Amino acid sequence: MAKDDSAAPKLTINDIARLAGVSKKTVSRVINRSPLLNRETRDRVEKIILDTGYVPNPQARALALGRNFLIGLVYDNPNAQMVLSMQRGILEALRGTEFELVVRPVDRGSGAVMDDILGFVIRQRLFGVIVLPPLSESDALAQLLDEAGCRYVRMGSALLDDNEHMVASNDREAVADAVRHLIAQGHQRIGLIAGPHGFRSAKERREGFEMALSEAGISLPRSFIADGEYTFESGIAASENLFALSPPPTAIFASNDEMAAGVLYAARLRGIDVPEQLSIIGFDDTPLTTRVWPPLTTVRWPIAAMGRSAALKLIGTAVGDQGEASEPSLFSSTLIRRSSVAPPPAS
Amino acid sequence: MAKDDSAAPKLTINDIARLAGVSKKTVSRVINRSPLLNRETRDRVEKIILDTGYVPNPQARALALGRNFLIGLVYDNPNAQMVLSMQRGILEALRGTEFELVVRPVDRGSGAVMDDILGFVIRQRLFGVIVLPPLSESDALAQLLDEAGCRYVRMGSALLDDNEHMVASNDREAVADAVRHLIAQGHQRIGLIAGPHGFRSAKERREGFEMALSEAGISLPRSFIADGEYTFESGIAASENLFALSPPPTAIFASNDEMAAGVLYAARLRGIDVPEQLSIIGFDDTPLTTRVWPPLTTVRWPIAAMGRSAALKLIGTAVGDQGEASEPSLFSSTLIRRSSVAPPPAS
DNA sequence: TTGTATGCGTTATCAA
DNA sequence: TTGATAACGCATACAA
Repeated sequence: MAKDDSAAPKLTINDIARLAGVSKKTVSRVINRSPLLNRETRDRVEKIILDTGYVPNPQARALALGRNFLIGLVYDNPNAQMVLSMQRGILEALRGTEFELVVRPVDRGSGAVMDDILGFVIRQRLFGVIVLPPLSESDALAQLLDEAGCRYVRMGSALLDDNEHMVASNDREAVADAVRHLIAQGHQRIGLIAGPHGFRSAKERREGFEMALSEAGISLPRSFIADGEYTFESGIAASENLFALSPPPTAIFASNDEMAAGVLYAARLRGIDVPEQLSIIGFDDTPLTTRVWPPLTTVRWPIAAMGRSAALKLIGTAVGDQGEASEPSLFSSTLIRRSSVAPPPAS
Repeated sequence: MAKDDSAAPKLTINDIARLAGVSKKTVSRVINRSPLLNRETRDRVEKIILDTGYVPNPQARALALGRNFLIGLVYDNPNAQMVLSMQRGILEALRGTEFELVVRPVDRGSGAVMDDILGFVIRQRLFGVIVLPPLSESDALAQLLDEAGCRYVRMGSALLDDNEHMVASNDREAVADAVRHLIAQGHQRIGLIAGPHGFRSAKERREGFEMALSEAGISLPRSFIADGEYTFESGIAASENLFALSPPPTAIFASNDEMAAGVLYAARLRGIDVPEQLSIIGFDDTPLTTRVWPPLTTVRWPIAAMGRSAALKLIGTAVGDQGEASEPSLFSSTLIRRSSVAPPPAS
């Protein structure tokens, strides 16, 4: 069966040309879908290609074209689940194409990030890169990429680039919805655990929070907003600050699930019942939300679908699908209601 | 500064040759560390290379060598944390080298897995691949890879290949240790939630469990072993079976953390206090273990370190470090004691 | 519509 | 120890 090609598909374009009785160039045209080709010739060559199982050598193509068929995924993100879901979505879009995915985690703090990334895309002659937040928020990086002649698509929490360069979720509106849900349940004293400064997502989510409150005519002191770092531990620490308020909030929106889990943990340490005495909503819909007790209400954003969209935008031009135009840029999130939200205590 | 090379490092080997006043081949020899080279010539060329910031074109090298400088990571694994930690470890080893990592999740159930993987490594002329469990347990795949002339390193729960092709953790011993810990606390009725059939890790862990029991002279009915699928839900289901025993176990070893979290969840539903009435130990030391309440005692295996080792084994031959020989093959795990284990209830 | 000659940047062969 | 020249497999002018 796979005996022949397992050892080595030493078939080259020359072999096909000879077998088909045409020149290399004609075969090359078939491969690259050149429009000016005799229907009959094309069919004949395609049949040979199919029969022999010939696959063009990617390295040779890369050299001749001056460009590789590799998509780079650049990120500096602590959230494993997010990164892997993104990879999954991208790979779904790449499946069946000649493209492969090369991963590149970088160190945001290192100072040489830009040079690192740039060296990477230039050396490898990448077809394009997908950049994950928060790295994607850097306009400087986008400009550098552009100057280097490297296609790119940025993932983010807001539209901060052209349609063809951006895939975004609408965090602000999603959070506003979540907080409205809390308000609808009767909550008035709602705390926020914000994400770290410098993260666009943190800003968007915070604004969504404030938007919902002001809509409802609720005005809260600044102390109801606690700083977090998107980590479990910071969620615990921020909770302590919120619990110390008097009266304390009856509900907390944490800007991501890790911190929401921290709130839950802190509440348990304090003997606060969730959701009876305290409601909690997180963001991301990680698996964690269903593992803890009670299962957390959270906001789900379509990570894999966004990854797929980003990849399609990137390779769309190649496939000739005019993909960039048709691929959606703004994805909306949904509130996933589980068991961590209830009306506030009567008190 | 990086102004020159940011746009395009159009420098080729010819430029360097001209600048150094030598032939292309000589430059090539310098790049490839050929031993037969005049010391003085080499130094001169190396200086030029450094000054100009010249980097050889990977595509051209790949074409000429008939081999790419890409390492493939092949897996079909539900555990995001594991996969990403592995990626991290591998990339650590690859940092600073000319190698890049290409990821390839596959569908174990699809039937065409082997062809998919083989096509992948052959088409891309991969330097080598790292295979994650449970795919790595397939001797057939290893043989196919070998026949295709593709280097490979398998990750696993036991040594099932030569030293140069295998990086393993010692799951059996690790689990035995965990169960001994339970026994030392006074537990006699200990339940096991096993992993799915066909997983070598499941088998190893089960054997470790049985080993510890028999050492202690404990003999339990078959019903104390429940089948699991390495998923949270299967952990819940298996727990129900164990809880239904009379008398039920006072401790449960779950073959991974996801299932251990399931046990915790099921216990809560039943109103069983952990660890007062039931002790739990998991396996993997995922972040989840510290997010739930109480934090889970578990077995930690050095995923990233093993990934690093695997990568070094692979590229060791290239770097001339004779790495395969020096890189360790068997890694040992450690029991991480948290709060889900206590002596059994007095009753 | 198809073929010929040439280039892409590197390594390998073999002679000097 | 070095260098001229031919691969490597494909794509792009430019002809035919």
